[in-house]
Order: sequence, then structure tokens, then C-alpha cells
Amino acid sequence: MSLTGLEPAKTSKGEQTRAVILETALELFRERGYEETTMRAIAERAEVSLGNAYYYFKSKEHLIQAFYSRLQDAHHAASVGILESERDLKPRLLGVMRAMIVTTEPYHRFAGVLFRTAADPESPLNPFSPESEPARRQSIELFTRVVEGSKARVPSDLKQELPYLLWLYHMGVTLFWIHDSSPGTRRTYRLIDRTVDIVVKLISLASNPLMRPLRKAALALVVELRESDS
Amino acid sequence: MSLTGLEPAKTSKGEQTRAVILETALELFRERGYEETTMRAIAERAEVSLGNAYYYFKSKEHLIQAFYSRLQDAHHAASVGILESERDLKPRLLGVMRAMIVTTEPYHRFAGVLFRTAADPESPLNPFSPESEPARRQSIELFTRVVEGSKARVPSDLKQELPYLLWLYHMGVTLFWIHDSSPGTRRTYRLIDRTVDIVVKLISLASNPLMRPLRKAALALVVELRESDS
DNA sequence: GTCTATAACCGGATAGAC
DNA sequence: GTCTATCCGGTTATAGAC
Repeated sequence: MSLTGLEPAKTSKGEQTRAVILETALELFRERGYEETTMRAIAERAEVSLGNAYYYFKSKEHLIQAFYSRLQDAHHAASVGILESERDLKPRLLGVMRAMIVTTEPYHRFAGVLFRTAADPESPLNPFSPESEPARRQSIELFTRVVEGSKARVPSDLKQELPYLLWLYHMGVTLFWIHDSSPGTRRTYRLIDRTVDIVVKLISLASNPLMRPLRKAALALVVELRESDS
Repeated sequence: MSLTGLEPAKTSKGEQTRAVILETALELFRERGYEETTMRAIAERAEVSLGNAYYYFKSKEHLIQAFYSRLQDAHHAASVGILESERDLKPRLLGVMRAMIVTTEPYHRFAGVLFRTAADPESPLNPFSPESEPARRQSIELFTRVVEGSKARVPSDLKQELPYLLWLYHMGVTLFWIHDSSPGTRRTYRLIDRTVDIVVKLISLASNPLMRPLRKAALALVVELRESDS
């Protein structure tokens, strides 16, 4: 519960007020962007006092957190279709990556802020922070399904770390997308098409017995990196 | 000029005031961290008025920018030793990477903010932004020297992009370092030791004629990515 | 044109009454 | 749970001295 930033809202009254504030905030973020939206403006349009808005969301950043967890659910929902109908690794990955862009598209403009706060090691929004562990786990879990549900044959040591590696890959694509100002973020779609192809080729290359030593070295490293998150 | 954030300060008097403000700011940042240091506190200790501080630095962020460009010079200076004495690619890269951590160490605490602002697509500090093109070029240039000065044999298509790729690699290491709270950032040093090894192995793997198609595909992609920065 | 200072504005955040 | 009043700090406007 506390994990999704949905702390209060015990009574239905509170739940409702909380929802109104969040909805209004997202609306304003979409309209004018994050920096340009003041807490006062949110409170005003939501018809609550400023103090009340802060009662439900400890800070402006906490509104982002709530938004982020919602986004993730949407991405999940948008991905199930392909995951249920497709067995090949490549189209599975492709589908999930495209679904991500499609669901986040309306918020492209204010995604920059999301990423900025996420990059702060101190921020609870940081994808490597303990606070966001559940969100991270959920996201990685999606990539576990991408791999597990496919008929691709992958050595077990790699298979174990692959979801995490794909999650990292998806973070990189997200970073690119945030900076992508091409119409309809075409460039991001092209990036996905190209990189998914390369990723799949790399997986099959890494699965080659000749690659075993290098693969082992690289995977040992990945495992060690992962220790830092928890 | 405007690029390093060193705009005003034509006269020696102004230059001096400017330097005092920057020095004081960095001192306070080290003492209490970034958020906890107010512009008013900086102005007070530097014995100038608040308005005056803003005359020299358009915003608090611009202080970071000045700091960043200074860091980069220090890294450069700390790297020349190895680059002049060593011909093997691996120790060259290792030396440059270690030099980076050594020079930035004293600012580890407030590096998080640096990175946070750098992650904002709108920020001039963003390493992919046009404003930081000179800084980026300078940094990539360092890796060009790492490659060019070595006796490693690398196919020319890869050799061309390698400095950029190594620069990306160094950004990744930096990201890790920022989150590294182990004593003396030991984990980062270990990461460097391990990844440099892997990177060098990957370069030699990618240089294999059998890898040509995959290498070509990957490099074409890298080139395309680079178009977005300028 | 270079520099310095004072006063105010604006918005995120908090305290405390109801 | 909700409000009003207030604080605090980044930033700006402005006026004037050298």
C-alpha cells in the first residue's frame, strides 16, 4: 500500500478527494507541463485548499509517483495481448516495447521530469531505490514473462538474468524516447525495431558454447551489480 | 565562452568576485550538500549581496555547470600520465577510468544533484544537449586519445565509433558510482576493473571477421543515435 | 558598459485552528 | 479531513554607483 504512494484514503470520502486531486494534477500536467503547473493551480481546479492537497500528497513529486505506478499498470495491460498470442521471442519483445511507447505517449511532454527525479539517488522515485523495489519487481516480472513464454532456447545462466537485462534495455529505450522530439516519436519506434533485432541476435550469439567464458564473466558482473539494489 | 557559463567577468575585479562566489559555493556544497545550501548563504559567506551573486551566475544550476567544467579539466589532467606512458589499450582505459573516480571523489556527496539536473532533457547540463556539446566533445576526445594512442588493432568502422561508445560506457560507470555508497567507493573500482576487461574482450570479439554483419548493424544504429545529439 | 545593492515576487512546503 | 496563514528560498526587477 504505502508502496504505491496511496497512503491515506481510508474512508470513501478521502479516497474520492484523493482521486480528484490526482486526476486534476495529471490533467494539468498534460495541459501545461510539470513545472508550469503549480500546486495552487491543482488545488484550485480540484476545488480543495492548498493544505488539503498536501494532506494527500506529501509533495509535488509524490504526484509523479502515483502517476508512475498507474502508467506501469497500463503498460502491463497493453502487453498481455501479444504475450498470449505469440511464442517467438522477437515479436514478443517487440510487442512489449511498442506497447510501452504507446501507453506513455500522452505524457511524453512531462516524462522528462519523471526521469529527472528518477535519476536522483535520493529520490524515492529512483528505479534502483528500495522504495521502488515493488515497482521494479513488477516491471522485471513482465520481461520474465516475455522470456519464459517464448520458445527460444537460452542457456539457463543467461535465462536467469535475461529479464533484468531486458529491463535495463527498456530503461535505455525510455531514456532515448524522452529525448526524442521527432513527430510521433518515429525515431523511437525505429530504434526499437532495430535494437530488438540486435538484442535477439546477441542472445543467440551469447548462447553459443564458444561464448561460454565471456558470458560467464559478464553474467557474474551483472549479478554483482544487482546486489546493490536489493 | 557562454558555454562554460563564464559569461561576465571582463575586468579583473569582476573575475575575482566571480571566483570568490564559485569557490564559496563549492565549499558550502561540500560542507552541507546542494539542497541545504541557499543562495543567500553563499552570498553572505562570499561577502556579496544576493543580487550580485545572481549577476555572476544566472541560477543556482549555473554554479553546477561551472563546477562540472572544472571537474572535466581535472580529469583530463589526471589522465595524461597514463596516456603518455602506456601503449596497451586495456591499461590505458583502466587508467583513465580510475582517474575519473579519483578526481570526482571529493564531490561524491553532491554528485547526485549534478546527475539529476543532467538527466533533465531541458537542462543545459544534459550531456546530450546542444549547450554541452563542447564539453561532450572534449570528453569524447579523451577517449579518442585512449584508442588512437594504443597499439590495439581495430577495424576502421568500429574504431571511428569507439570513442563515443567508450564515452557512453564511462557515463554508465558514473551512474553506478553516484549510487555507490560502499566505503571508498570500492565497488566502483571493482566494477571498473571487471568491465574494462569485458569491454576490451568485446572489442576484440567484435573485430573478428565473422562478426562483421552484426557489427555493421550495431554500428549503423550507433551512428543514427548520434544524429540526435549534434 | 561594468558592477553592486535592495526590495519584491512566486511557488513549494508547513503549522496549527477548526 | 479541511482550511487559513505563514515561512522559506530561488529568482527577478530595479535603481543607481563606478
